[in-house]
Amino acid sequence: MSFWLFKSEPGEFSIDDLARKRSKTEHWDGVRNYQARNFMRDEMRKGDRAFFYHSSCAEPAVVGTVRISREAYPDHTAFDPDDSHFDPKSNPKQPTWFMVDVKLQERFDRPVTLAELKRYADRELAGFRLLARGNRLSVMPVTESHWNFILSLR
DNA sequence: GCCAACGTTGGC
DNA sequence: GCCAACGTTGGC
Repeated sequence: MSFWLFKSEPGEFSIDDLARKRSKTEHWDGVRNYQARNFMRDEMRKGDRAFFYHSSCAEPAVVGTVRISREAYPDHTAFDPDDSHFDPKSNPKQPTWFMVDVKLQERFDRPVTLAELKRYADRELAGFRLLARGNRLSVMPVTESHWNFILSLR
Protein backbone atom coordinates (compact mmCIF):
# COMPACT_ATOMS: atom_id res chain seq x y z
CA MET A 1 0.00 0.00 0.00
CA SER A 2 1.17 3.50 -0.86
CA PHE A 3 0.51 6.91 0.62
CA TRP A 4 -0.33 10.14 -1.20
CA LEU A 5 -1.40 13.73 -0.80
CA PHE A 6 -4.09 15.52 -2.80
CA LYS A 7 -4.31 19.30 -2.87
CA SER A 8 -7.60 21.06 -3.33
CA GLU A 9 -8.68 24.64 -2.95
CA PRO A 10 -11.49 24.47 -0.42
CA GLY A 11 -13.40 27.09 -2.38
CA GLU A 12 -13.45 24.62 -5.25
CA PHE A 13 -13.82 21.34 -3.40
CA SER A 14 -13.32 20.96 0.34
CA ILE A 15 -13.22 17.97 2.64
CA ASP A 16 -16.69 18.99 3.82
CA ASP A 17 -17.89 18.82 0.22
CA LEU A 18 -16.54 15.29 0.06
CA ALA A 19 -18.25 14.42 3.34
CA ARG A 20 -21.59 15.45 1.82
CA LYS A 21 -21.25 13.21 -1.22
CA ARG A 22 -23.15 9.98 -1.51
CA SER A 23 -21.05 7.27 0.14
CA LYS A 24 -18.59 10.09 0.90
CA THR A 25 -17.03 9.26 -2.45
CA GLU A 26 -16.12 11.47 -5.39
CA HIS A 27 -13.94 11.34 -8.46
CA TRP A 28 -10.78 13.43 -8.28
CA ASP A 29 -11.05 15.26 -11.59
CA GLY A 30 -9.24 18.22 -13.06
CA VAL A 31 -5.63 17.12 -12.67
CA ARG A 32 -3.83 18.68 -15.66
CA ASN A 33 -0.20 18.10 -14.82
CA TYR A 34 1.68 15.17 -16.31
CA GLN A 35 3.67 14.24 -13.25
CA ALA A 36 0.56 14.27 -11.07
CA ARG A 37 -1.33 12.31 -13.71
CA ASN A 38 1.38 9.69 -13.87
CA PHE A 39 1.20 9.16 -10.14
CA MET A 40 -2.56 8.62 -10.39
CA ARG A 41 -2.58 6.58 -13.57
CA ASP A 42 0.49 4.43 -13.04
CA GLU A 43 1.02 4.07 -9.32
CA MET A 44 -2.16 4.59 -7.32
CA ARG A 45 -3.89 1.42 -6.29
CA LYS A 46 -7.25 0.73 -4.77
CA GLY A 47 -6.89 0.83 -1.00
CA ASP A 48 -4.02 3.31 -1.02
CA ARG A 49 -4.42 6.11 1.48
CA ALA A 50 -4.03 9.84 0.93
CA PHE A 51 -4.09 13.10 2.80
CA PHE A 52 -6.64 15.72 1.82
CA TYR A 53 -4.85 19.09 1.80
CA HIS A 54 -6.49 22.51 1.56
CA SER A 55 -4.39 24.92 -0.52
CA SER A 56 -4.69 28.57 -1.59
CA CYS A 57 -6.79 29.50 1.42
CA ALA A 58 -6.53 31.32 4.73
CA GLU A 59 -5.11 28.33 6.56
CA PRO A 60 -3.39 25.82 4.27
CA ALA A 61 -3.54 22.48 6.08
CA VAL A 62 -3.89 18.73 5.97
CA VAL A 63 -7.52 18.29 6.94
CA GLY A 64 -8.13 14.56 6.72
CA THR A 65 -7.53 11.28 4.96
CA VAL A 66 -9.15 9.40 2.09
CA ARG A 67 -8.86 5.98 0.51
CA ILE A 68 -8.51 5.28 -3.19
CA SER A 69 -11.75 3.47 -3.99
CA ARG A 70 -11.35 3.20 -7.77
CA GLU A 71 -8.14 3.14 -9.81
CA ALA A 72 -7.46 5.51 -12.70
CA TYR A 73 -9.98 5.97 -15.51
CA PRO A 74 -10.40 8.73 -18.09
CA ASP A 75 -11.28 12.17 -16.73
CA HIS A 76 -14.44 13.05 -18.66
CA THR A 77 -14.21 16.74 -17.71
CA ALA A 78 -11.35 17.07 -20.21
CA PHE A 79 -13.87 16.50 -23.02
CA ASP A 80 -16.53 18.93 -21.81
CA PRO A 81 -16.21 22.40 -23.40
CA ASP A 82 -18.34 23.83 -20.60
CA ASP A 83 -16.06 22.51 -17.88
CA SER A 84 -13.33 24.73 -16.47
CA HIS A 85 -10.87 21.85 -16.90
CA PHE A 86 -11.71 21.34 -20.58
CA ASP A 87 -8.68 20.39 -22.67
CA PRO A 88 -9.37 20.98 -26.38
CA LYS A 89 -6.39 18.85 -27.37
CA SER A 90 -7.49 15.74 -25.52
CA ASN A 91 -9.24 12.96 -27.36
CA PRO A 92 -11.76 10.51 -25.84
CA LYS A 93 -10.29 7.71 -27.94
CA GLN A 94 -6.86 8.33 -26.50
CA PRO A 95 -7.43 10.05 -23.18
CA THR A 96 -4.67 12.27 -21.85
CA TRP A 97 -6.10 12.92 -18.40
CA PHE A 98 -7.18 10.48 -15.73
CA MET A 99 -8.86 10.52 -12.36
CA VAL A 100 -9.35 8.18 -9.44
CA ASP A 101 -12.22 7.91 -6.97
CA VAL A 102 -11.59 8.77 -3.35
CA LYS A 103 -13.64 7.93 -0.30
CA LEU A 104 -13.46 9.99 2.86
CA GLN A 105 -11.86 8.06 5.65
CA GLU A 106 -11.26 10.63 8.38
CA ARG A 107 -11.91 14.32 8.78
CA PHE A 108 -9.43 15.59 11.37
CA ASP A 109 -10.92 17.28 14.43
CA ARG A 110 -8.09 19.78 14.14
CA PRO A 111 -6.35 20.65 10.83
CA VAL A 112 -2.61 20.04 10.73
CA THR A 113 -1.52 23.37 9.30
CA LEU A 114 1.24 24.05 6.82
CA ALA A 115 2.83 26.32 9.44
CA GLU A 116 2.95 23.39 11.85
CA LEU A 117 4.36 21.00 9.25
CA LYS A 118 7.13 23.49 8.48
CA ARG A 119 8.39 23.27 12.04
CA TYR A 120 9.53 19.73 11.28
CA ALA A 121 10.92 20.44 7.81
CA ASP A 122 14.50 19.74 8.90
CA ARG A 123 13.69 16.83 11.15
CA GLU A 124 10.82 14.35 10.98
CA LEU A 125 9.52 15.80 7.72
CA ALA A 126 12.87 16.25 5.94
CA GLY A 127 12.32 15.54 2.25
CA PHE A 128 8.54 15.95 2.37
CA ARG A 129 7.62 17.21 -1.08
CA LEU A 130 4.87 19.50 0.10
CA LEU A 131 7.51 21.55 1.92
CA ALA A 132 9.99 21.65 -0.94
CA ARG A 133 10.64 25.12 -2.29
CA GLY A 134 8.51 25.95 -5.29
CA ASN A 135 6.46 22.80 -4.98
CA ARG A 136 3.37 22.98 -7.18
CA LEU A 137 2.38 19.36 -7.59
CA SER A 138 -1.28 18.77 -6.79
CA VAL A 139 -0.82 15.02 -6.33
CA MET A 140 2.30 13.67 -4.68
CA PRO A 141 3.59 10.61 -2.89
CA VAL A 142 4.13 10.59 0.87
CA THR A 143 6.53 8.22 2.58
CA GLU A 144 5.16 5.90 5.22
CA SER A 145 7.21 7.57 7.93
CA HIS A 146 5.98 11.02 6.91
CA TRP A 147 2.45 9.67 6.80
CA ASN A 148 2.69 8.29 10.31
CA PHE A 149 4.34 11.39 11.67
CA ILE A 150 1.68 13.71 10.26
CA LEU A 151 -1.04 11.47 11.68
CA SER A 152 0.65 11.79 15.06
CA LEU A 153 0.17 15.58 14.87
CA ARG A 154 -3.59 15.49 14.44
C1' DG B 1 16.63 21.48 -29.39
C1' DC B 2 16.85 26.11 -27.39
C1' DC B 3 14.84 29.66 -24.93
C1' DA B 4 11.90 33.72 -24.18
C1' DA B 5 7.20 34.67 -23.23
C1' DC B 6 3.36 33.53 -20.95
C1' DG B 7 0.04 31.35 -17.73
C1' DT B 8 -0.71 29.02 -13.40
C1' DT B 9 0.14 27.79 -8.68
C1' DG B 10 0.12 28.84 -4.05
C1' DG B 11 2.01 31.06 0.11
C1' DC B 12 2.01 35.31 2.19
C1' DG C 1 -2.60 41.84 -4.68
C1' DC C 2 2.21 40.46 -4.98
C1' DC C 3 5.68 37.61 -6.47
C1' DA C 4 8.66 33.50 -6.97
C1' DA C 5 8.69 29.10 -9.03
C1' DC C 6 7.70 26.28 -12.48
C1' DG C 7 5.31 24.06 -16.65
C1' DT C 8 3.91 24.87 -21.31
C1' DT C 9 3.99 27.01 -25.71
C1' DG C 10 5.74 28.37 -29.95
C1' DG C 11 9.13 30.78 -32.93
C1' DC C 12 13.46 29.98 -34.69
